[in-house]
Amino acid sequence: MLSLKKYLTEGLLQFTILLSLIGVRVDVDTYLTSQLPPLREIILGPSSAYTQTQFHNLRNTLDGYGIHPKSIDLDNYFTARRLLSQVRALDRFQVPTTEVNAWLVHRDPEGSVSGSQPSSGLTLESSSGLQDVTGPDNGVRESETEQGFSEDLEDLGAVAPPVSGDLTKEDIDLIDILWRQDIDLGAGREIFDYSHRQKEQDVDKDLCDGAEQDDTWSGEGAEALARNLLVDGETGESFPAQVPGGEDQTALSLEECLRLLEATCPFGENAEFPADISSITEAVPSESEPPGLQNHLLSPLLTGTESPFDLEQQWQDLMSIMEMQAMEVNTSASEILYSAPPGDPLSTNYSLAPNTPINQNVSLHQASLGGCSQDFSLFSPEVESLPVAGGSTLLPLVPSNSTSLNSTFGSTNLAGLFFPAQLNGSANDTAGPELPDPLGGLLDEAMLDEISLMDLAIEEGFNPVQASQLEEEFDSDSGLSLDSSHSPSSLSSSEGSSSSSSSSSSSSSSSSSSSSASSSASSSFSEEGAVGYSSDSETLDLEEAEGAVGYQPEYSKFCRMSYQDPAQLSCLPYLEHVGHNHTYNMAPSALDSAELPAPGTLKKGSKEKQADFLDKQMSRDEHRARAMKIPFTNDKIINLPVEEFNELLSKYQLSEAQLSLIRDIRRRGKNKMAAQNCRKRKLDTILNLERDVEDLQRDKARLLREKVEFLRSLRQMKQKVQSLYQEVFGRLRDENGRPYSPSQYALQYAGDGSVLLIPRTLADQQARRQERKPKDRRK
DNA sequence: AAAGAGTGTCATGCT
DNA sequence: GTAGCATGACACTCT
Repeated sequence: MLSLKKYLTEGLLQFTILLSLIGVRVDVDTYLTSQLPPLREIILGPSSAYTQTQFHNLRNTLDGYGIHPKSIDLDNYFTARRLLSQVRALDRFQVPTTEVNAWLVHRDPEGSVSGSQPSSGLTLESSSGLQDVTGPDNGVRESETEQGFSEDLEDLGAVAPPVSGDLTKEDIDLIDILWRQDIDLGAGREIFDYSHRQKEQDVDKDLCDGAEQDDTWSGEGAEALARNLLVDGETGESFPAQVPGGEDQTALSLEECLRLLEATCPFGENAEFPADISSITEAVPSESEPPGLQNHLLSPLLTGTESPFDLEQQWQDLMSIMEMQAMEVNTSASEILYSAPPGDPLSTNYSLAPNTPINQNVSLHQASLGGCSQDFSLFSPEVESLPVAGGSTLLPLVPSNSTSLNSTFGSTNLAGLFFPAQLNGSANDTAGPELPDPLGGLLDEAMLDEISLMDLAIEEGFNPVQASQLEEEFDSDSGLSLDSSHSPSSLSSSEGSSSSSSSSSSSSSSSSSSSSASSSASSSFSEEGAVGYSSDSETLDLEEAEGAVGYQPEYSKFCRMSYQDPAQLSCLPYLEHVGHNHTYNMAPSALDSAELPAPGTLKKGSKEKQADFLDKQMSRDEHRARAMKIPFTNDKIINLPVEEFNELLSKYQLSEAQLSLIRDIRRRGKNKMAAQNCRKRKLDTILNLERDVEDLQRDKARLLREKVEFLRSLRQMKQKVQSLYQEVFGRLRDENGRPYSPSQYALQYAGDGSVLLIPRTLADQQARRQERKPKDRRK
């Protein structure tokens, strides 16, 4: 018994929270009405007040659930059940239907409800210029985007109209269900209209793309810099459009390069990369490049015949929308130029591994950690003090006024960060998770954990972007919020308040119905706070006239009493159907004597009819009291404090049978009120739990969205650094005016803001050395 | 007629 | 020990 209580009070809440955290929507209503006895009982407990399935029946009929509620193994039983359900929930990721509805509303920019989409419209306009992507990949991207949405919706359990094809009956049914739910939330039907939605999908796509692009290239300098790059229409190479001095110019001023970096650095002037930043990397393999590709300082993105930045925008769109999903947007050229292991999601962002499954088994955590590995060349004092080995040339590129350079990057190895593997030779050796991550230093452990969690979510089939989109809806003021104020539970905010209020009403009735004794009784009732169901003075007046009549309950939404006052019933016609007559246990003699009016009274007309009606409204205890000629009302018997009650009994000469009946009436009456309070309390608990689950789900979605946004900004930052590295490295010229080979040289940032051009072999050594450090630290 | 909701009552444990 | 409360279980009525 104690364990059951414990589960109902503490375990219930914990379990619902657990369910919520693992993505299972705890719809209490569903469980209440569902035919899933185990789960229902775990949540609600084997309360017959809420389930008609009796526990012993369950034990007898249901396999695997044979346990008695009072079994000492109940703890183990519930624990096992809870763990089992958690494990089972791991293979799926369920998103609450309500959230899906919100997402659907959001996707309808002209929907009646979604008028509150603050950013979408703006984004569409502001990013319209970025939408002018007319590459051949566009179609692919669009179609894949659509596919992604469809899959997303399927994953979410929502019903999104397929891009092509007819709606099945199930779809229509689901749409109807969703619609009905969203009607309550303020959504219009048109949102779920298939043709309507199909008509608007283009707009939706634009919205999404625009929203994503709005996030990218936020830095003006970066965009300006990016747009200065041109692409050779034949080779697909990208090169600066406005290199000062042209090709034959000697080495680009490093200061200028750094200025470029500064202008686009997202960290601002005061920010610095951590000194132990490893390297930027996953997109940049490091080994030696094949002879013929020396000048291909190309990002893997800059492939094909398109404008590289159009492509890049498409990439950002794709990445933002599809996130970790595999895409075939890139042409085969990119595959040739750069291939990354599919296990690295971040590199996947840059080098789309074609045919990669949507839910590829990626591990962001692994990628980030492993990224800080081999191709990691660190500078720092350690690097600077390194002797130039093997006659390799360490070219100090620090200008004389390097102190004026306020580099925002810490000591980091930019070498080989952004160069395609093929440029450096054996891509298989270096590309992949082992590539250093230039921003790895930004990934503190907490972030890595976040990413790891994200990865988990991805593995569960949950697209982070879905969470983002869903959450955007939660944050919007579209009236779709799961406002708990509409919940019936809000009617009774707490046990104490409801109890006290009902006590006061009860006391008022008592005081009005009788003398000074009742007034004192009322005060004591309030103090006790135990009386949850009040009676009306009018009712009691009638009762006084009739004799011993039971108290009248308040018309509680949750706990309706059986014996309503007819006057109240007339005032509250919707309660007319309520009014059970529980006289089943009444002794036949008592019933007869109480209910059969005296023959003479039948002639007295309407007044007698009313009395007859009241007779039928009386409880069996009232009938008994009347039969036993108890000289006071049941209300007094039940509600008077003990002292006054005893005092009242002492005033009358009552037989033993009468006294026994009076005590039974008092006991039963109090127990009846207690039962009503108990049921009300139980219902309140359930409703509050439901609200808590909703809140938790909302929080969870918000956190997911924040996580996605964080990852997105990180990705954008990496892209910027990548492009900047290419830009700087591509402009460097040796004494003969020839560009440096990315297979032989690499850029490194020192902690003092200087930039070094070092041989790649040296950079690789430093990278490996730096790679061991974090590992040792982790040990 | 069956099912479910609502209610009252009893037994029991706890305070 | 008594009174009262809480609650599971059960029975019953009503819809």
